[in-house]
Amino acid sequence: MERTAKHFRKRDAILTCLLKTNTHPSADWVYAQLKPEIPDLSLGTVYRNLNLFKEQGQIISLGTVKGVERFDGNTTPHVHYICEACGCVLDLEGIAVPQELHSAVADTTGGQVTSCQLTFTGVCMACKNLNQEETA
Amino acid sequence: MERTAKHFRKRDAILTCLLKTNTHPSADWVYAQLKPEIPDLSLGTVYRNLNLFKEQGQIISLGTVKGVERFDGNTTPHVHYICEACGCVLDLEGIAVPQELHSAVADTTGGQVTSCQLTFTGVCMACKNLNQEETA
DNA sequence: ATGTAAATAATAATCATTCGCATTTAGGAG
DNA sequence: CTCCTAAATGCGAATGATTATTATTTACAT
Repeated sequence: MERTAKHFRKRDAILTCLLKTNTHPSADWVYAQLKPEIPDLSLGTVYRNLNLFKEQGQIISLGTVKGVERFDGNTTPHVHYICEACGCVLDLEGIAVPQELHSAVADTTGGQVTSCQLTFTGVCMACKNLNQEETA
Repeated sequence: MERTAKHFRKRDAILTCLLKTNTHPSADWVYAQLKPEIPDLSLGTVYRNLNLFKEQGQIISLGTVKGVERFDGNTTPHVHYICEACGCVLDLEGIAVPQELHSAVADTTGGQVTSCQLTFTGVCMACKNLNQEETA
């Protein structure tokens, strides 16, 4: 069976949506984005395909922020910054986890290492400013 | 009001449970551990106090593994290894995130940085061996 | 004794995610 | 073109972790 545009219209739309944005969406956000142009899209389909892409390594999961899972279409290793106030996620360019660590970890555990994730949490500039206004 | 042993019997038991173990428990695990010795303990109390301790910085959250939040009574900075097969969490001693990065991140984002977490995922030795047996 | 404020138990409610199943779709074979 | 199969999907129900609610209990101060 050949992969045609039509057969995978929704699946492709979901992946494209992830790849196009530089944000770190939830399933619900992807659904809300696509719903207007694909009115008969189901939220279950979004979940199903996001999990598929995740297994296939086409996207990664950042884990949950405030109870909802967040995805990232950028699979090249990079570091994240999560605001614990508003839940926004920023990419941190120019900061990386040394590749040597991977083999060091593999040695230590005796198992295999498939990925690593470095995440900083804090309060983003926008939320910090908001907070200052309130306190003033 | 003075903090007495009796008034905070359950709260203290929950914190002690976290501090005593070198595992990375879920709320449910803590509840199951304490239930035999404290039969009138409620799961809601475990959740409530774990969140309290988290806010107060007495414990940290590793985020969710397979849909359930995992906690850690060890608040000194250290690196984690999570098996994506069985969900077990190991501490990785001797590997650390350089402290300089914190200020670098603060500079980049303009906000403040309260914590950072480096997590490796993979398949632990036990699961790797299991898998080999099955394939054999 | 009595008032209080915090802590808790019990249970209901919430909400993200997954599951089950009937339907639709695409493409191949006859 | 019609029938067939397998994958993809929509819909809605089910699940399960977490949170909220509310009445009750507790420890302590007055």
